[in-house]
Amino acid sequence: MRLVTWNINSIRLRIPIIAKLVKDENPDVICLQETKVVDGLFPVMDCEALGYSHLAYSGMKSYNGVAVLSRLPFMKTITKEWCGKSDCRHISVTFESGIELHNFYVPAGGDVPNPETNEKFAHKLQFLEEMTAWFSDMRSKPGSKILVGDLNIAPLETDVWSHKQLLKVVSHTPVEIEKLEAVKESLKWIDAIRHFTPKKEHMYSWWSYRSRDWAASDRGRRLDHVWVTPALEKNLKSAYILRQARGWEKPSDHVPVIVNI
DNA sequence: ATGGTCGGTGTCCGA
Repeated sequence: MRLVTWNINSIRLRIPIIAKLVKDENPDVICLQETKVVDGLFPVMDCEALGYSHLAYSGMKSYNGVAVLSRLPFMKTITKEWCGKSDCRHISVTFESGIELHNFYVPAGGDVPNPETNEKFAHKLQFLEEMTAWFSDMRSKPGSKILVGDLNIAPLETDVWSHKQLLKVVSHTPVEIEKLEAVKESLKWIDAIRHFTPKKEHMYSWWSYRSRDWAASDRGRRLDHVWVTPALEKNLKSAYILRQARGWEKPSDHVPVIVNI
């Protein structure tokens, strides 16, 4: 299975570059975040035309939204509420093989890394705590699971362009990294990208739009992740980040993360 | 320390 996760920043605007991804990388499953479209307006015909007839999506007007585009059939779809909100940040499907795929869009967390004064940051921390609790409840039978998505956290020093300069910037603060590590510990998740790329190597999946030349300044962060449970570790064949997609026509600010399992 | 740019929708908000 060739699997992609990509924060697409409006699916309706990005059909041409999704088509390019399909042509270049031939994925079996595409997980998207920030689709920014209500379910009734989801571009079903476009997805089918690209070869993805098995679709699962949970979207709302204007914000958030997640989707799974698949060539492989799946048996069931679950969308769960987090932090008491129906804000379309999670969808999961179970394939015929029994593999469970969880697609997340973790709250970005606003600008100020203080949960006392910034309710968006408090929301982000609470969301991560709920993820930990939810997966911890599955510890008795972890099985084969894949967790993907825009987790909005760059955990390692080499997951950001400057560890020192980003220590107080939301996405790389110690408090949220600690919460993300707790999620990772819940089912002993394995980071597929770091399974193949040494920790000393800088890796990014997002570059701000607010840059004159994203490639030259290269001030990126690795916010998008693919994790697998230990049962799937031996099935990991390769994992890489499609950096060049940041330079495609009308790009998302995130690029696809691709895993062969 | 500041402001820079996108997208969806709107005369701004969230990223």
